Amino acid sequence: MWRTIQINEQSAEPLYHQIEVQLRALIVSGQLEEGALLPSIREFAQQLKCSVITIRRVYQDLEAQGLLRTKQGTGTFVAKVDASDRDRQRLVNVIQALEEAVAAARRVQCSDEELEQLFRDALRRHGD
Amino acid sequence: MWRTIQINEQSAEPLYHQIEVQLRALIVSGQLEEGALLPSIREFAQQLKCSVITIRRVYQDLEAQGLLRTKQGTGTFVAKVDASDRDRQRLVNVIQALEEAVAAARRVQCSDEELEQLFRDALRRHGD
Amino acid sequence: MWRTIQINEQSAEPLYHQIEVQLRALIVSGQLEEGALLPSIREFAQQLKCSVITIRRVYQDLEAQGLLRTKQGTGTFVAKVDASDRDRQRLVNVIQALEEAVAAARRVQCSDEELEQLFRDALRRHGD
Amino acid sequence: MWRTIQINEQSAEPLYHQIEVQLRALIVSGQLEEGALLPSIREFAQQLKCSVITIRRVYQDLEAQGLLRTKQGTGTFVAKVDASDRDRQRLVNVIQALEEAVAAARRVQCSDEELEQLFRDALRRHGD
DNA sequence: GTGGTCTAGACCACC
DNA sequence: GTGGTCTAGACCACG
Repeated sequence: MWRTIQINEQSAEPLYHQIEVQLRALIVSGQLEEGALLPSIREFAQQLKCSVITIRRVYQDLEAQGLLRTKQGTGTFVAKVDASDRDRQRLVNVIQALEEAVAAARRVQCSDEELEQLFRDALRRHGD
Repeated sequence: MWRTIQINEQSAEPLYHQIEVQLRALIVSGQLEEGALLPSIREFAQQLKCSVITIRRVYQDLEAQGLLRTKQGTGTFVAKVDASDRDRQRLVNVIQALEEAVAAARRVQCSDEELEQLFRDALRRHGD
Repeated sequence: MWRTIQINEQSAEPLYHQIEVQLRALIVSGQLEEGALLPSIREFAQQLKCSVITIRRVYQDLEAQGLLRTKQGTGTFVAKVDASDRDRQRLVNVIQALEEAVAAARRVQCSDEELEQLFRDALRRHGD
Repeated sequence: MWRTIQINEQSAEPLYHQIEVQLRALIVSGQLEEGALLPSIREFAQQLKCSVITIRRVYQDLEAQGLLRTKQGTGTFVAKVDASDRDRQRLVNVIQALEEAVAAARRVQCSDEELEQLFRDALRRHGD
């Protein structure tokens, strides 16, 4: 499942953040189940062609957020996540992006009708 | 018009970027008309309580993007912008944010119906 | 004769410099003869739609270079210029621009043949 | 390759501009290939004996022009440049200088024959 | 190690 | 008065 994670070299978004966002999405959406074993830092870094430091930071951040658990000498696993926590986190990024879109629209005096049209366009482009 | 620009000290977003985004929006949406004189960098800096360097960078960036023109000893003005260019730039940030929202939704297997509901929620929160 | 002088608002070149270059050219090429009366600062500024300060600087600079003479309460005149001085100054700007062109060509490894072609193109564009 | 860049302390031309022009020439003429790693801003500043800020501005400007790409924590690289863009940019400075030369010649009523002679003189001085 | 942001302050050039 | 350049230095973020 985690093999679906991809890096966009062109983006200005930091590597660690790109990976973190995608990995968190896999966990809070249930695509990676509780207890699932994640690849080793070295293996993951090799697959994504990035530094092990970057992956280490991702694991550390997600562990600090209670989404991962690392067992010394064994590996990194998906932690048991409280269901309500999971649901809350699942949509937070979506909502945040929508808020930003509405704010940007307001700034350029884009009408609600125009904004709704752009929303449908975006939906269509990403294949229903 | 430019007096509406505000800084969010709490945000992690760089000062210069916050200002740039808002000023660009005022220009490409036509709220600041071609030829309009902007405040001097010193005055603007004082108003926003930031360094003159920060404002200078904003003006410089927007000039590089063809939205402003500065004349030494005279001041900084809104440049003549090609109408099609302006229209294209007006909605680019909105579209980008919507794309990100849809992408985030797909990552957490959020259905289109659920996403649409979140969109309406965001619209409502920002006052129709 | 001096009515041919024009300002390019778009150029980044300082106003005073644009005017100075053109006025100097008129003098050293003999198009403005020795003793010719130049317009008053105020009149010149009005014609060129620029500040009187700008014109004053032009007159001052050219007077310092010995090309103009100001008589209190009378006006500004083209000074008597040594013939050899005049000839020397006549082509200095041309030579300088050609030097820069060759230097720029060298920097981008432009062959002499290619450069010569560009030279002919430039000549043709400015009407033989 | 970038070691060839030099600063002329005497020139009135801004430091950052001198460096920018030379670095751009190296890129658009292909002497610095796509993907090539440039020196760190600190190293470059030390070499040229100028402030890191000055180098940073150069890199920033060239990135805004699409010629460089910087990745935080990694370094600054020559960007992938569209071939037609590159060709267009390669000669733009040469053409501009030639235009200025012809314009200056016209201003002082310099004949085409005389101008051509000056062109050949300039070529000869810069070593065929 | 790398680049990114922001600061204060000086000095110059232009109008 | 305006903007333009350059400085030194601090602190943060990324790999």
